[in-house]
Amino acid sequence: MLSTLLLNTCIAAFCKCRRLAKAEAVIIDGIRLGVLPDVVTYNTLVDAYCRIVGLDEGYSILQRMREAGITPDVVTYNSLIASATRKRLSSRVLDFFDEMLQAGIPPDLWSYNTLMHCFFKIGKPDEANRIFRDIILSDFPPCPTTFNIMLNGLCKNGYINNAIMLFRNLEHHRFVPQLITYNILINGLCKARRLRAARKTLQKLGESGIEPNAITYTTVMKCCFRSKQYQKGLEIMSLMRSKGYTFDGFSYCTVIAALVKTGRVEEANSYMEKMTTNGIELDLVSYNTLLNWYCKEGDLESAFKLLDEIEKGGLECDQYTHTIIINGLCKAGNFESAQRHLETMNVMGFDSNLVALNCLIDGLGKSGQIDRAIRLFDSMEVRDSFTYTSLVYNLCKARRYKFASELLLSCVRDGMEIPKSAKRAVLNGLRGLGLIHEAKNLQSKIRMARILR
DNA sequence: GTAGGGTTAG
Repeated sequence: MLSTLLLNTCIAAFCKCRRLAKAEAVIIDGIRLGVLPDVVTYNTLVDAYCRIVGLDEGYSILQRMREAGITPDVVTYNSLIASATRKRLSSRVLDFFDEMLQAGIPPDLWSYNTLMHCFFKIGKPDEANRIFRDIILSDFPPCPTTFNIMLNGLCKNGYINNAIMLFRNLEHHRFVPQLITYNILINGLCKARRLRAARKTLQKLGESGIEPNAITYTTVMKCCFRSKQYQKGLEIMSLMRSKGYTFDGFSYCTVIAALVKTGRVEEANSYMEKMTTNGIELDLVSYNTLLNWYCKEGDLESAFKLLDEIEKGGLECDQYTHTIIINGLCKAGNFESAQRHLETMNVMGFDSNLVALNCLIDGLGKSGQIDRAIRLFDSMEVRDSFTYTSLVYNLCKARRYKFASELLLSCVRDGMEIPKSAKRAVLNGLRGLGLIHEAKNLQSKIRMARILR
């Protein structure tokens, strides 16, 4: 006899492997046999539609639910809130929260955890912190996930010292860190270039008796590549392969991107082959990695062919995809197409693209169009250290050291770091022109700016 | 039903 429990198990299984039509068919079969869907059935569907199709489609299940005489519960809304959070749609998150309260459904700890995650994700750590304090002071005892979200949010928003403190406090509160907790902190420390602390945390993980997983290894491997320890990074990849941890595209993309970046395209190619022959389904990030590899090779024809393939396959290109293409066009000296592509991005509703503008600045400078690069620089509302570095280097190349020196100083005064090599290029240039006093002056001004900030 | 790793620029 088919029961609702069995029906729900069956539907959950189909949803998990993204077969929504099958899941719907099971519901219809169930109704025919007299087994009616319940709130769990619909909640499973809401979550699946949100993940696989989209937030609006997930929300439309709510209507179907009501028509079937079933009242949504806190789980229904939590799924919607989580989906809006994943998409960074903060106003939708707040709307769902309101709607839930209006419907008389009290939020639970999961709702607050997700809300906290949402605030971190949209770069509002103070708001997230407020929710965290509310949870601590409320009747809900926080759960490990609450701390994990907090720890991750602190790391991602640049509060690494607070994250370290929270981790220590966890131990004081006898909250045993989970593997996910270690992974969050190790990743945060690696990204903040606190390598010694990362190593210590990794050691602690080993002492705890928990086995590191694929995520731990990918994190550490990426950190090796970032700190130019390529051999060590590749050794970790071999280790991962022998342990069977290369079952998805994450490790491959990390390795391939690192090799492409350093110009080792042949080796990148061999990993690309390994990835495809191992039957790993390519997702957008893998395609982006592949696309970047074509661009680096200067094979724009294949890149555009791949772009077509991605879109025909039903994947939606993202900011990375377009930026990689723009960078490829710049490297090929086709600035008009690059600029057109950037404008198309704006029309498509993407936010202004600082990375792409930086690619344009650098490309223009390198191709000798320094004045055009300066005009673009002047027109930019937001600039970062890449913007300054590119222009400073290219001004040096054009022997305009005085201008380069002014830019270098305003970069440091704005609190941004610039590579030592860029600073050296300016100082050597000034000295080369016999402007010894100016060079000394620049050095002391940079020192002063660093002290004052 | 919430949390962790991969893709772009100097």
